Parts: sequence; structure tokens; C-alpha cells
Amino acid sequence: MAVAALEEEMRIGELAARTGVSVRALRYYEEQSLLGAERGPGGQRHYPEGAVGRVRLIQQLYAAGLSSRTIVELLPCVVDGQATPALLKRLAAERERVDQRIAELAQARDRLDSVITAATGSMLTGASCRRAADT
Amino acid sequence: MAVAALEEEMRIGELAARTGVSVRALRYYEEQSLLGAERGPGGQRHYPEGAVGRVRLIQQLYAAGLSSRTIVELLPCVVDGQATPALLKRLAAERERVDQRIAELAQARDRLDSVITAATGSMLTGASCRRAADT
DNA sequence: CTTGCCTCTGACGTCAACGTCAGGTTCTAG
DNA sequence: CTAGAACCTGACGTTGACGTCAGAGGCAAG
Repeated sequence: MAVAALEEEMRIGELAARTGVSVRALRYYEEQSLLGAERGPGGQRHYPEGAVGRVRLIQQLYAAGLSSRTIVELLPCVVDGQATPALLKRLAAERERVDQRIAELAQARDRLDSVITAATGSMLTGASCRRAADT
Repeated sequence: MAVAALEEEMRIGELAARTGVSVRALRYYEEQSLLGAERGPGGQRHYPEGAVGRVRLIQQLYAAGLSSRTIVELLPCVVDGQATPALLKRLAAERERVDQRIAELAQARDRLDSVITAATGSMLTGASCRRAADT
């Protein structure tokens, strides 16, 4: 087994282990041009240390609900700071989308809360309470 | 054309129009047992006024990231207030999930913000700024 | 009665982000 | 040198919430 902690490069399995995403996902990222990789003489992928952060970033953007197509458009901007006004608009738009989504979720959560409260109450009283809140 | 505003019932097209979801989606909801419908003599679906709120509720739960299978399990509880302890646990768990998702999104949004800030700065200075923040 | 819109039931298509399997190659420990 | 782990490239499968199309029937207006 090779020493990994001090190495500069790693193969796909280690990157997967260190990021928590599957090997398949990493290859998919490459296919989508989200993540580059150098190839050894045997055709195997080699990643630098920085790939770990890159993958985490990708994951975060996915978590933000961005599609891979969107991410691939915005990544150069994010990584290199090379932002055109158009890209900045896009970024701001995505940010807005995320904010709206958060608001949506918060509303849904509140709805769940009221449902839980109502249901808990009905259980305690043994009553069959009808609708509690609308919209 | 029939007067609709004062009618008690409506057909699928009107329900779709009033809720903003597609006719196909409404039929899908019925298929998933999320939304009942009475049938006229010609086999057409007729919905009461309350269906509007019901559909909105379903939409909110979808927006909360719940699957239709989950929703169909929880809907009796939500609508009728008939909650078993098991259902309450399920509701609470879903609420937790939503909260976690919100936190995730907030983090992603902050990340986007920092990216935007950095990119804007680099544009203003004309510099090629490298990575600004990690994780 | 007919025209035209609305509705019906299947049933296949879609899209994203991978999972999974097959068949072959490369690397590494012993 | 050799076994076995890790890796490679296709390529098909999966899942959820619908979209879309085809062919047939229902409903109100003129």
C-alpha cells in the first residue's frame, strides 16, 4: 500500500473515500466536465489534493439544487473568479432561486408543525379534530 | 358555458386552472390515492370546492420534498387529524428532514454569496482572484 | 345534428444523477 | 510471478412526477 497522506496525487477510489461520493459519481462528474483528471500511463485517473475541495463544492452546488449543466456554466467563475457580467447575473439568479426554495421549505415546515401540533392535541384529547389551518 | 363561481362542483380542467397544476398531475394524484374524485354519469371527474385546498396542500408537501408514497401515508393524519403515535413520529421525522434541508440550502446560499462577492470584487479590480473560501 | 372543446383511459417518453453489470486491463503485495 | 484488488470503458437499469400522444367518448352552443 502506498503512503497517501503525503502524496500529491490520488486515484479515484481514494478521492471517493475522502469525499464520500461514489466512484461512479466521480466519473459522471468528469463526463459532465465538472471535474478534470490527469491520466497515468495505464489510463487511470489521478487527482491532485485540490480535487477533494472541488468535489465538495460540486456537492454543495448540487445540494443547492443546481443542475450539472448550470454548475458547469458557473464553475469557471466560481473556481477562477473569472466572472463575466452574464455569469454574475446567472449566479445571482441562482442565489435567488435558493432563497425562494428556502422560503418554500420554511413554509412547508411550518405547515408540518401546525399539523403536528393539531394531531398531537387531538391525540391527547382523544378528539377527532377537523382541519386546523388553510393555505 | 356554465356558471362556475357559484357552483359546488368543478371538472378537472377548472381545478387545474385554479390550482396551477396540470390536468395530468391531477390524474396522477388520483392514481396515487392522494386526491379522490366523484364521477359523473359520463365517467368524468367532479371535484368539490375543497379540492382546491387539498391540491395546494399536496403541492406544499411535494415542495417540502416528501414523496407521494410518504404523502399518502401522512395525508389521512393531516386532513382528518387521525394520528397514531407512529404517524406522529413519521411527521416529526419529515419535519426534521425539512429542517436539515433548509440548513443545507442556507449553507449553499452563503457559499454562493461568497462566490458572488469574490467574483464581483475580482471584476472591479480586474484581478484574477484565486480561491476565496473552503468547505 | 353537428361542431368543437373537454374529458376519458392506456401507454410510452423524459430527465437527472447516478447504480449496476459485463468484460477486460492495471497495479501492488507477497 | 501471480493472485487479487482497484481501475477502465461502455451500456443498460432505476426512480419520481409528470409530459405527450392516440383513439374514443361526453357536453353545451347554435
